[in-house]
Amino acid sequence: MATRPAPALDRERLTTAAFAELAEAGIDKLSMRRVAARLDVQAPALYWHVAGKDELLGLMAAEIYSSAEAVAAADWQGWLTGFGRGLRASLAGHRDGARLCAAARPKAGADAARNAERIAAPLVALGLDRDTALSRRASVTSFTLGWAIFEANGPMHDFLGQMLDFDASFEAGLAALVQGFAVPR
Amino acid sequence: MATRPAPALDRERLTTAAFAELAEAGIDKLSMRRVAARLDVQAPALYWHVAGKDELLGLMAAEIYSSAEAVAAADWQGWLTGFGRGLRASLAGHRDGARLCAAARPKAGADAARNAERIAAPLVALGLDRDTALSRRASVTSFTLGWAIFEANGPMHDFLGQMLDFDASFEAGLAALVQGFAVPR
DNA sequence: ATCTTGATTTAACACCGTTAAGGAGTCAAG
DNA sequence: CTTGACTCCTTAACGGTGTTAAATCAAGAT
Repeated sequence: MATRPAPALDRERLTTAAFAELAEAGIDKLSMRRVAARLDVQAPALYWHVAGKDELLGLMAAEIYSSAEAVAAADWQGWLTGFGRGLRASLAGHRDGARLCAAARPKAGADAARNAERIAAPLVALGLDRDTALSRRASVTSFTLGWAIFEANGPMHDFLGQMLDFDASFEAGLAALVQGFAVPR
Repeated sequence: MATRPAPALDRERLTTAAFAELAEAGIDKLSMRRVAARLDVQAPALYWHVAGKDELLGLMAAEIYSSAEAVAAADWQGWLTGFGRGLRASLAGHRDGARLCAAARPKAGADAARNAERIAAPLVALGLDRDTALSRRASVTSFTLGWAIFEANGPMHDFLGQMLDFDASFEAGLAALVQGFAVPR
């Protein structure tokens, strides 16, 4: 009658524990052993559920990215602006989020074409053709990720922070980028 | 009679060896021990010249950034465009250059204000006020660094590369950003 | 009862960054 | 000539890392 007991671990529990450890200790201290300890398990057990640390970091990065996916907007300019703001918030919402996303390589889904379609979809629905959608979304992603890295850089932040309003400058850059796409060439 | 023998090591030789090792082995394999071995020296010797691995990475990142500093341009739009292109080339010119710059924290000079002045100078000379210069340069730096990370991301590259021209899209994004700054609000 | 499979443990390997202690050489002062 | 200080490097070691191999243990299937 007793069905096979639910395994103690799965991918989701791994990433949850990894995020918890990240929040507490930061990315430099984030190790397989510490994640395992948090789950009351020995480190090699993790390798049953995940190929290696790279894959775990990839899953985490994917979660950060995907939590910025849902944007409500009336035109593609609004969508890109909302997406940029959401992504920045998502990156800032996890300790070392930007550094994590810079280091990680989220695994590409099996079907490249379908993935690209999904990524372009919200902008295509607002009137852009697929290649333009991909290109502009890549630009906003890059700008935002770069900004988050820039902003999270301790020394840089200290020595620019006195004379630069990061929030205002991000908004200015994002607005310039999005509006710049509409400028006739 | 023999004068004090020139020390075998100095900071510059360290970074040179580190860049060589980076080019050969990639950032994941770049270790103090391997850099030391390349210099025919034991690892702890490096710590006489450098506070730790972080500082070494910081020196490397500073070198990458600074090699994009010299830009000739007639107006601030031209300067920002040239700077973006140069920075992208510099990042692409070193294996894992983008990941390195994302992970490293270049040491801020002692005097923050003077540093900011130096960074803003070329744009101030072309007519921007200092705060605007800092803000726009930060935007271009962020966009370019983010793009380089994006582009260097293996899986992402593979699955977007078929339908996205990275060179053209970078140029489009950079142009949009720079032109967007000139759009009246 | 035996076998198979899933999920974990123990033990170990080959590294890593970093520190402590010390030694060899060169210089200046006594 | 000796002494001491200073520079620069070595050897040894500590505590940690990601990862693999092999053994183990529980549960369902035959």
